[in-house]
Amino acid sequence: MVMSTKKMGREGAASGDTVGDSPIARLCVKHGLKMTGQRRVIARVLSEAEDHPDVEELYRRASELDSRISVATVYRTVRLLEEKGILERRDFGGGRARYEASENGHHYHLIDIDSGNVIEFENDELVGLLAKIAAELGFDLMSHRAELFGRRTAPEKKKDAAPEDGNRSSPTGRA
Amino acid sequence: MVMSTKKMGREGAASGDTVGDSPIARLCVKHGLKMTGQRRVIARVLSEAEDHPDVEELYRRASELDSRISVATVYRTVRLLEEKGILERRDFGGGRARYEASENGHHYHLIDIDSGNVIEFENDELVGLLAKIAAELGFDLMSHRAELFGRRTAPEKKKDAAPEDGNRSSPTGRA
DNA sequence: TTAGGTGCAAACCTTTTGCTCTATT
DNA sequence: AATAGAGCAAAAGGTTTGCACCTAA
Repeated sequence: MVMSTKKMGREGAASGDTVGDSPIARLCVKHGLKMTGQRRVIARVLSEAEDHPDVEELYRRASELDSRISVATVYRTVRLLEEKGILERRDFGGGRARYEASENGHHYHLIDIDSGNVIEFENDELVGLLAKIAAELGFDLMSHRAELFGRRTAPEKKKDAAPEDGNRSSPTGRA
Repeated sequence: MVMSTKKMGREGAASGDTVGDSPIARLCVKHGLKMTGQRRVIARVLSEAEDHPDVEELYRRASELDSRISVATVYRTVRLLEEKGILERRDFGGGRARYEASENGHHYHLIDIDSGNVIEFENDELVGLLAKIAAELGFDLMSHRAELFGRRTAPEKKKDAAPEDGNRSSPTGRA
């Protein structure tokens, strides 16, 4: 099985015309969205994200690039992009929705239910099995999704690894 | 009086003894939980549920059986049972968590992308593989979900299962 | 008896929204 | 100029919790 960290989104300039736009910003343009400065920044943050940031985290990252952005805008933008199919919303538990660019390629998620960490992986055997199952049911598999929720196996006593995300688990300790 | 893992719809006495308890109530006992009247009722509602009720709905159903139950208790109970692994929380979007007995057997969804029909299926091989994958990553698999999106293979015309729920599942729900 | 459960209502969190002002097209 | 977007803050749900009172074991 291949574990991946996730694709990089290299970036260009932050403002101005379309040439320097991030991949996601370009998608926005393609979808006919009005490109405000805020949207460009948020799009850039999303393009550069290698994890599954929640809104709060997106807001923090966006604010570093442009402090004139409000959370409400992040919420609105993220919602808009999801409707356009540019973003995908995920819920790994913890109460907040997390976002990921649709263009990030196919992979699966294993969520550590204690820490909230998300591990991405690919697995050909899984793909094969799912395709086989679909075939047995009379279907051609077009796409699929699988999410595993697990807890670290006992013996190993690794110290808390750095979260792959900026997201900590739920405020109430709930996974 | 040993019951199978399938659900049973009837209930006996509401007081102390275990004989009339619902399958889930018995699981609670097995887990060493103190069995209050409220918990018995909620357990029964859960055992009888064939859908994925949210807390509000559970509360409504439980209230019909015993009006002395509060929403807070439903929330607390449902959370407790989830931690015990007796219940599984699902999120089909829409903002509220929905619950389902773990004993209902893990099923997966295959969505016909042309018709929107949802076919449920079980597959032990898949469970095994997912558990194996989790193990390889150093985790014990606690729960998981998998959704397949497919298109009917040319000639075959299989009868498809009824949608399992009135709940529309969101593309990015969680398990 | 006593640790733990329950009700009620207030508190909490995340997400949405009304309104006014601003910026993109 | 017209229209969609942004900010701010208040509102809106869903879920949790403090506290005093009960209850199963």
